[in-house]
Amino acid sequence: MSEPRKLEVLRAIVEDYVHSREPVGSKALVERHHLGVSSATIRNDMALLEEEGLIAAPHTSAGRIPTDKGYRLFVDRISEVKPLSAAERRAIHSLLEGPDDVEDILERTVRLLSQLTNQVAVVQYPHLSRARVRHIEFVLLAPRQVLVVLIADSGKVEQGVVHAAADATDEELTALRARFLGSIAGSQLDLMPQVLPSVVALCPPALRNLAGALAHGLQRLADRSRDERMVMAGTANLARSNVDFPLSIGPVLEALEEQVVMLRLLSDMAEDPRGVTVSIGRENPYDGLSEASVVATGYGPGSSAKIGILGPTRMDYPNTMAAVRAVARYLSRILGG
Amino acid sequence: MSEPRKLEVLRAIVEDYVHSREPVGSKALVERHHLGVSSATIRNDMALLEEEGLIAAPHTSAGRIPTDKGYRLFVDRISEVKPLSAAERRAIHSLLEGPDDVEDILERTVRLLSQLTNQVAVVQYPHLSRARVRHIEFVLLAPRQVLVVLIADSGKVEQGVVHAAADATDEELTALRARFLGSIAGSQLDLMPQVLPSVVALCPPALRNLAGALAHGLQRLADRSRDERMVMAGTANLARSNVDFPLSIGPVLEALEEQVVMLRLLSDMAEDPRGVTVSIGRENPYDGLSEASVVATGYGPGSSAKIGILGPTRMDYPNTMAAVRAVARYLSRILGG
DNA sequence: GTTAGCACTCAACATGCCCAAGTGCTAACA
DNA sequence: TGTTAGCACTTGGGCATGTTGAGTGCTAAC
Repeated sequence: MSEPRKLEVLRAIVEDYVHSREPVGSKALVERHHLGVSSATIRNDMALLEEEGLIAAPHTSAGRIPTDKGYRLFVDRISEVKPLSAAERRAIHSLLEGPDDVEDILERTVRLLSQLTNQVAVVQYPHLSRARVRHIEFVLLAPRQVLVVLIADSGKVEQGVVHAAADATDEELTALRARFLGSIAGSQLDLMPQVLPSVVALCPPALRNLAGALAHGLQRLADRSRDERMVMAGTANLARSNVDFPLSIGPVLEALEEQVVMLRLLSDMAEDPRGVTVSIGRENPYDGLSEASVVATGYGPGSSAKIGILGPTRMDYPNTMAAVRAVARYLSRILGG
Repeated sequence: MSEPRKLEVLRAIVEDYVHSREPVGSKALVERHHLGVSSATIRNDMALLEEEGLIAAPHTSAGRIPTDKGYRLFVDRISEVKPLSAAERRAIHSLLEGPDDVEDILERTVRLLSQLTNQVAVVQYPHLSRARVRHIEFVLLAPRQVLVVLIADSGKVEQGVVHAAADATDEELTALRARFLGSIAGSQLDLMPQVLPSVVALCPPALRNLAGALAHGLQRLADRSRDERMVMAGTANLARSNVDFPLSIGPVLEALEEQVVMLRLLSDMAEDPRGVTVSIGRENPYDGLSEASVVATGYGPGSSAKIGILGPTRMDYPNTMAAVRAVARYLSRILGG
C-alpha cells in the first residue's frame, strides 16, 4: 500500500463527507475521484485508516466518516488554504468601509465573517493593556453618584458609576479630575494599579475618601478592558447548517452565551505559524463543544486579540480558514495593527 | 351547554397542553380536573370550541390543542396573572443589586428574566430623546481623526469617530468643546438638530469646517440613541424548550439577530392596561415568529422602552406575564422611572 | 501490491397487523 | 334542554416481519 494514496483517500473522504453529509463508501469514492485503482484497493486502504483511528464507520455496512483525528490530519497535512474568490474579496473591501470607531468595525466584521463562512463568527475586543489613558471624565449624576468615564488612545471608551460615601460637588470633581489626569494621562492602562494609589495619597485629607472611591472606579474600568468582551453574529447559521443533522445546538448556544467560556477558549488557542489555528471536536476544552470546531486567529497589535468562527466539525476547513485569515488581516490593517 | 364551563374546558386544555406538550383528550381532562361532568359532555363542549376555532385536532383520533385564537382568549379572559413565588422575588432583589450604570443593569436584568421564564429575554435601551446633554468630549486620535463622546444625564455614553477635512489641533478642539458645551449642555437630545447649526454658524470662519464635522458627529450620536439598541439573553433556552418539539428555531434565531426586527416588534406592541402585552403566533408581524409568542411591557420614564420575552406559543402565560411585569416594575424603580 | 468475486451484515424502507386513544353520534335519561 | 352511556369508527404509533441495497472483509488469483 502506498502512503501518499492513503492520504489521498483520507482527503477524498473528508471532502465528500463535508459536501454530502453522508458516510462515504469505497465505490462512491473511486467514481467521484479518479484515483487510478479499484474499490477493493480503496477498501484495504480504508481498513488501514480505520485502524489508525482516522476514520470510523457508524455501523457495519455503512461508509466511513472522518474522526476528530482524521480532520486533524487533514487540516495539518493535507489541505491547502484556498485563496478567496474575487467576489469574497470584494465583499470584504466594501463591507468594511464606513465609520470607523472600534465597536462599529467589529460589529460589521463579525457579521461579514459569519456570512462568508456560514458559521457563527466571534471576535474579541482588542486588548487594551498596552493602550494609554487619553482622557478621564467625572460627571455628577446625583449628590453621591459619580459617572466615571475613561477614554483610551485606542478609541475605546469605558464607563461606570461610582458611589461616594459623602456628598460630592462639581468643584471637587473638577479638582480631582485635574489631579488624576495630571498623573495618569498617557500612562499605560496596565500600570494603573501602581499609579492610582499615589494620586490618592497626595490628595488633601478632605478629598481623600472621594479620591479613593474614584480611583477604585477607574481601576475597575481599566480591568474591564482586560477581562474582555466579545461580539458575535450568525447564530442562526447553527440552526441552518444542522437542519436534519444533529449537532445538538443547545450546548453550543450555551457556550456562546457564556462569554467567559468563549473568551477563554479563544485566548487559549495557540498561535499557529500557518496563520490560523483550528481546534477540533473533543480537542475543545469545553464539553458542549465536543461536536464543534473553532477556527481562529489573532489580529491587531501583537495579534493578541482573536477573531474566529465556530461550527460543526464537519465543515469546509480550507475555505473557512481562508476566510478567517483574510478577514483578520484586513481587520488588522484597518485598526492599524 | 353552559358558557362558563366551556371556558373552563378551554382553560384546562391550555394548561394541560402547556404542561404535557401533548394533545389532550376528553377523558384525560375529566380525570385531571374535577369538572363535575362526564367525558361525553366534555366532548360536546370541545366540538363547540373547535367550531369556534379555539382549539384544533392534529388528526382525527387525537386530542385537541389550543389554536392561536384559543391562547388569545385564554390570555384575555381566563388566566390571572399569578403572583411570583417568594423565591422568585428574592432572586429579583438580589440579582439586581450591584453597580448601576445602565448597561450593567440591563444586562443583569435580561439574564435574570430569561432564567425566571426559561425563555429568551430581550430589553430595549431606554429612550434617550428626553435625556439631556451632560457633557461632551473631543479627543484627537490622529491629526484628522477626532473621537466624539456624548454623555447624557441618564448615564448613557455614546461615542463615535469623526474625520476632519483638515488637520486639527488640541487647542482648536478645546475651544470648540467650550463653545458646543456652552450651547447644548442641559438641552434635550432631541432638540440637537435645532441647536447645533446655530453653534456652527457662530464659529469664527477658520473653525467652521471642523465645527461642522463635529456637529455632524454629535448629531449622529444623538440619533444613535434614538434608533435604539437591545440586549438579550437566554437563546440557549430556545434549544432546550424545543428539544423533541419542533418550533423550528432557525427563523427565530434569525429574527433575534436582526435587531431591527425585534426592536420594531417591541415598539409596535400596544400598551395593555393590564400591564403586559402579549402577541401570539401569527399575530406577530414577522413570519419567522409564527410559532412564537412575545410577552412584553414598557418600563422606565413613560414606559417608552420595552422589556419582554420570546418563546413558543405553547408557554406558561400566567407565570411568564407575572415575571415580565415584576421585573419591569423593579427595573423602573431602579432606573428611577 | 492489486483486483475480482463472493458471502455476509445491517440500516432503511415497506408492509401488514393490532392496539389504544380519541372522536362523533344516537338514544336514553333527568 | 342539557347530560350521559354506549358504540361504531378513525387513525397514529408500536411491533414483527420481509426485502433491498450499499457497503464491508476475506480469499484466491493475477
